[in-house]
Amino acid sequence: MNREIPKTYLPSEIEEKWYKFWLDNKLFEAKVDKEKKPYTVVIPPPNITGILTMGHVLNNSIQDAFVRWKRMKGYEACWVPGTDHAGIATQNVVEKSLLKEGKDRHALGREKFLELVWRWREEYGGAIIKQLKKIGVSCDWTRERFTMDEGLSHAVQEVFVRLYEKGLIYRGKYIVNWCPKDHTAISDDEVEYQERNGKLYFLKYPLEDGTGFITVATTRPETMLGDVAVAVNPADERFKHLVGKNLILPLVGRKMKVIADDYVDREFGTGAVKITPAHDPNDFRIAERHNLEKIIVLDISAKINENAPEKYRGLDRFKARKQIIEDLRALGLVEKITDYALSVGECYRCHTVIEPYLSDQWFVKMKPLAEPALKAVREGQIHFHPERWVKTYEHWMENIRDWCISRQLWWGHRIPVWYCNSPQADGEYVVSTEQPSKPCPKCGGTSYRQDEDVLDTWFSSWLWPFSVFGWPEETKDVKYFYPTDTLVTAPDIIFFWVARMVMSGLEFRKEIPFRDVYFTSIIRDMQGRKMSKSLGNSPDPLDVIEQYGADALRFTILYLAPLGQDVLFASEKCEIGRNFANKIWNAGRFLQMNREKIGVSAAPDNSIFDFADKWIVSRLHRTIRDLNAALDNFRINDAAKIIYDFVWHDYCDWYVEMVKERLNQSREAESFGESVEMTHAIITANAISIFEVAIKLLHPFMPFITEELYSVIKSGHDGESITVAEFPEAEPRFISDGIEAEMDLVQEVISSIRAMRKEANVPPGVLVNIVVKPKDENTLEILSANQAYIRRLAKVDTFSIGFDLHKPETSASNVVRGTEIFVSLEGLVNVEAERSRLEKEIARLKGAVAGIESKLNNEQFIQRAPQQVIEKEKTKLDSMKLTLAKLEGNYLTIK
RNA sequence: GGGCGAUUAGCUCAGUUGGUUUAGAGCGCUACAUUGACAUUGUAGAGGUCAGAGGUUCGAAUCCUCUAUCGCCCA
Repeated sequence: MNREIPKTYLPSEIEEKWYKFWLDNKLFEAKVDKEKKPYTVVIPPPNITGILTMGHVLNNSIQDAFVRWKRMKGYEACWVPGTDHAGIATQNVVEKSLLKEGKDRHALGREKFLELVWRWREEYGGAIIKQLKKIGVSCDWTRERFTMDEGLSHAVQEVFVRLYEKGLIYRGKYIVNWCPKDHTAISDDEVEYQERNGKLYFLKYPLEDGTGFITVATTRPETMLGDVAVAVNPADERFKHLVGKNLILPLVGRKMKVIADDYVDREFGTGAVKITPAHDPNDFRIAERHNLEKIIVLDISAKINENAPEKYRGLDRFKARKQIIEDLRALGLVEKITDYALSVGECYRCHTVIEPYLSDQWFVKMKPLAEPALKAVREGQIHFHPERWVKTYEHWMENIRDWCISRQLWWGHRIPVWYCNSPQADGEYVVSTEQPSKPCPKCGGTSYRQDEDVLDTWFSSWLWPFSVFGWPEETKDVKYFYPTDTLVTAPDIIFFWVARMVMSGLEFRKEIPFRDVYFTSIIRDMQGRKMSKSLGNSPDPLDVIEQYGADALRFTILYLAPLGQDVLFASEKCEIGRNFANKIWNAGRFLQMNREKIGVSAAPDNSIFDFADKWIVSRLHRTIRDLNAALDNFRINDAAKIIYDFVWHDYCDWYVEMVKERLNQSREAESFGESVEMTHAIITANAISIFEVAIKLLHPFMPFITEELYSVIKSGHDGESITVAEFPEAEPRFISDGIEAEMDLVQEVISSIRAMRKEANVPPGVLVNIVVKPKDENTLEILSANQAYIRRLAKVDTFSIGFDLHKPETSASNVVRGTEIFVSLEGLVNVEAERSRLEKEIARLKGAVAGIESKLNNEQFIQRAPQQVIEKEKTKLDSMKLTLAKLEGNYLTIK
């Protein structure tokens, strides 16, 4: 154990070694163990097309902190990793690479194309998994799942059939959000709305009888080719006489009626609305009510189709818009065009403007699923952190709409619906997880073809918390590990994923999928912009790890990310974590160097605890208590701050400095009747034992450096990994307010002397003489007992303390908690500086005294404030007055 | 249009149910220090009328109302 420890922490040498060690020793593998309580987390499966982002780093650092913490606490911690097949995204990626070779998927055929996608997945789909390992996540990699795995596919088929049989899945012609680029329907939630500057076009439709026109207003004039009516509000006096009359649709020549419907808003536009049932959801509903024809005038790429006049066929929707306005203008049918701000729906994947489009799709009835899911959150079976997301969840659940689950893609779970091929069957279909073996119920035919479409990717993700454990089989795993405990996810998928998992868990397992949901921050750049590829403002986590180390990145991001608040990040911020890692490293280095120097080995022994030991133990147990409480309450950045402050400010700044003093003298040895070496060895062993506890506390945040230090520093280390070391529990009997208050006094005295030295420009190397007039017996005792520490840490030569001592002739003075401290400055004092310092302090105190006096003179305050508060104020006033008097006295004697 | 959140030091943020002398931390800034754990450091310091206005209260950064600015979600 006498290897050289480098002066600076070098993460790259250590991280790879320990990750391999953990995996080799199967430390993250979870098994059903009835003796232990399970703690289960399922990873939000990243897309196989994705690469690691700062968002993933945050999300997974949080999960890892929880999982490691619980594992050390003795739970059977099970963290299931995996990836998502990401239908549209993956298909797009593969199609793009095909396009480079001048091919397209249609030429290739479905089967060949899917082979290609699987091959792509084998080759590139695991990239993000490899990257995740770099940050040290403690997932059980033997359980890694993919949403297209056989078992998970089986779960998806099973769920479709069950819901269908329950009457919760139906097929119908409806208006869906159509992406003209991806050639598929997407769900309502996959549409993103953008404010845009558009135009409102006022078009004149002539009446058949030639008596005039009705003017309609629209933002999408090209859809007029599919108009079948004009609607007005039945109560609108302006149009009453026109209802029931015929219009001639310009450019098309179609005869259509003026109808009356309550839906029409009299205030909007002209009060008359053109009705295009196949290309607008509201018009669709009106058409249903009035039995109107639904004419589709766009093809799947949003080009004008054969149902429109020949002139426009094949034109893209935006070109058609231009052409139609031009033609209408020529006919004198454009009344006016005004500027208009509208919100335009875009595809969340490719940002193409969505076209409302009439087509055959499969839907899930959501109302029956939503009700129990709403209840589970409302009644507190599931807790959200931060809680305010409950409102968003409730609002969505209460206004839930049916879920369009079919996608016109090839990559995904094929819809388990089989159509009879016989023409007599009239579209008859069978829903079944396997190719039907029975004859068609309608015509007796036995030849079937499967629905061409696949299911929305989220239709597999919503089963993730139980499908990863083998459901629909009633496996031991699903019984033991489900429900999971904590879900950590970004809030932007609360509807896509979180809400739907709650519904599926309750529907298929009759049990909530998780007890707590932790919604992470969104990582932004220093200007508060979202990280995005196009802005180039997203640091590559792997570069950051290389530069600062994985522990530094993890710690920094956890330290900076408060619950429910966005976090502004730049890679330089990782200096926080890097510097902290270096600090810990050097504390460990200090301990190890001393142990080697002393050369005698000793076990920790609390019988020779001195004041410093008792104090640090009290601080340690307070830290343990607060840290556990913070983690219990999902306040992970508080937890990071708590351990940071303990290690840096209590342990390193004060305790280590006090230990240095003890190792520098032999006083303790005499009083304990031990040899100096043995005493020093025990002091060091005690310091090490505190340090050991501290790095255990730190392990969930910084796994690599803590494992390394544990292996170096632990007394009698037997090769045990810190990942399964027992997590410290606070023992209240060690927490002593009294000891900590005494230490506060010592620290304040030391700081006060340092400040006075600095004020008087005493060079750091020069020792000063100190005279102390203590406030009372107790203070006298504490300061006398600890004068060795005061002398060392404040660079003091002679330290005199007593009630009847006097202020030295030339000196700086200060009052700390009623105790007067004089720094003798013979030949050193800067009179002016000392005078102005005291003046400032006196003025400050006078203000404070006046404030409290006016409070205490206020009759209302005396009458209404609690007695405790009044007493406190009185005590405060007395001690301030005392201090003030002493300062004023000293001020007068400045020379 | 509806909902949610934010606004505290130059910057990034704490401030846990209203009472810790006149609001804290980190970074940055200023001054000093470099042979014994650590300059990725130490010590000391400067810096804020808590977005604005009104209200509740003996007492408000904290609770209520309104206003302004910014961000997110939903229609």
